[in-house]
Amino acid sequence: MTPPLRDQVAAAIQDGLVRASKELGWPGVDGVPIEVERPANPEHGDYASNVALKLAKQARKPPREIAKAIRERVRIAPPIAAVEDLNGFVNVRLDERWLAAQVDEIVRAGPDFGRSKALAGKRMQVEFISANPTGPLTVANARGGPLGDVLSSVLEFAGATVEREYYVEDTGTQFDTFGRSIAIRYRQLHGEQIEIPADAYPAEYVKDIAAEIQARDGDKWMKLALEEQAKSFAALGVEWVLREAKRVTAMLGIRYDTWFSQAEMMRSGYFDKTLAELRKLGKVYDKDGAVWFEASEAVDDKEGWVVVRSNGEPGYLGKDIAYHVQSLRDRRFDKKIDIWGSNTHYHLIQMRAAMQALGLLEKFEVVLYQYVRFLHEGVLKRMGRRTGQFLLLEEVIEAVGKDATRYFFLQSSADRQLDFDLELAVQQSNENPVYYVQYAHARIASILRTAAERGMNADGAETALLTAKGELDLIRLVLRFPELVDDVRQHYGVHQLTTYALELAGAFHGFYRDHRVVDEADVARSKARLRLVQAVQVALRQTLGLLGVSAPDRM
RNA sequence: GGCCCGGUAGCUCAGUGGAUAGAGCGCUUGCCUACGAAGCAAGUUGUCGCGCGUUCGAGUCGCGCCCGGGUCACCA
Repeated sequence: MTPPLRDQVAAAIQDGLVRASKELGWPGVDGVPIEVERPANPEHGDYASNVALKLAKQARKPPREIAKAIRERVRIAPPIAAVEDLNGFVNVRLDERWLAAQVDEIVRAGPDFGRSKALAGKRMQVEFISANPTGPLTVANARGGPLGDVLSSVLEFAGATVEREYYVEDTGTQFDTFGRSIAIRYRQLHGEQIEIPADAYPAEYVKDIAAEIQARDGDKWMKLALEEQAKSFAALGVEWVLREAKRVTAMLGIRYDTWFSQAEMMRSGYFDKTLAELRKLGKVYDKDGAVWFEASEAVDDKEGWVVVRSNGEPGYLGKDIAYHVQSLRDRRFDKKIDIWGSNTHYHLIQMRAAMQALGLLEKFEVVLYQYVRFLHEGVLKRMGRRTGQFLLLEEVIEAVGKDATRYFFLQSSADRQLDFDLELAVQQSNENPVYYVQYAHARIASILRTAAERGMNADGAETALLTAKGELDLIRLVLRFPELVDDVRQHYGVHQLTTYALELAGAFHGFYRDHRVVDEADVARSKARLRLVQAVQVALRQTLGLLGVSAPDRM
């Protein structure tokens, strides 16, 4: 367990503020949250707080005066060495002996470095990918994979109990169409002249599935009518798709806890139960033989959205509402976080309205990621299984490897659109920043090997020997890791982990150039630096571990 | 047209309202007779799309506009 350093600093400033307000009679400043940040300019210390600037108006005092009053009252004790006030900021400098001593703590914590209890006792479900089970995973569906998997890891690391869920939409029109598409291919394999309708899935894998059925069962299904075949084949097709999805997500290092079936949810009665509840709340009404959700409160130009179609079939929105209610109530999750593509943003508006109506809005969160396009014959294209245009996730993993694939998806914020050029990805895979980070880790392992070969280790290291700026700055950076974890579990910006990994690797490479670690002529210093190197190794491992990227000892 | 996302260095992108805007790639020049050169150092490139506003302070917040992408089914 490692409480973020900045929380300790903030608490010290808070204490100074409380005493200043008491002694000087400032009104109502006790409860104000203390914002603490790492200033870009090292002259401004290790941490800075803008609290005096924020309070100036309500305390009716100039910011500099408030900052000075706080500064005079902050207790100087490790980890804090000095407090200054400048331009209304309260700047804090860390005690360098304390800082150096942290390397022991970090190495001792090892796999627990950065772990917290912030979410202890919380049950959270993260649902991601959940692509329509009507075909193999593409690069477009794939983006949610690393995003959801890493977010899950971070939440677990912050103490939550997390379930990684893949929601299988094995009911509805698309599911039926899929079955029919397979049936048509199956009949073609048996020599029947039959055209592929416009709404069927045109891609090759549908033929593969039909061929697999034929290889196993021969013409056993030919005595059934097309619609009967379609029903059976839809289920067989989903089996095939899920087998593939499990295999390919495993290639990406993703393990789901649950593959939750929509059909099963429907059988559980939750759909009818939820519909009844909405009706009781006056949130649904009947019109044109369909059941509608009352939408006018949420969206101006819309009266309602269909939850049960006029043919009696439950609509997608209705099913999704029921599914969420079941997760949050019956399955007792404190929070359900969905990782969705941006094309569902209208669905998100609908779901928010529904969750609001049911009093579940605070437990419902969504990370929307922007679309992935791919470059095909020099032209950027959207992917769609219904158009038969897509780039398979498996092809990408095979071409550039698990680590580079994950890293690619995790580098930029979910809000940014990605364009994928497979040839460029292969060609540039050696330039992928992931190797830069992994190289730093391998280099550390190599240094530790070299030390061992020369009979040296970090046992009994005197950390007080770590006094150089390059050494202390590196420790400062390592200590940012717990703060980062805390940020990510609150704001879900998992891409920040890659930014940090890159920064830490770069800082280590710089340190390596300037400071010899293994030096038989100075064993004491070597021990201290070996300890520091171990601490960096811990932070790198932790970061890569959360990212699901391997941390190699050699490469 | 309404709503959502993006517009930051030549390219790809970081940048939780803070003090002088960063990284990787690219380009130029150096560095392996000390622990891994898949590395390091120095140099190079910016009207943060445009305008107005809020604020002690705006790349970050609000409004308007421009450009690119998405979305607005009794499909999912």
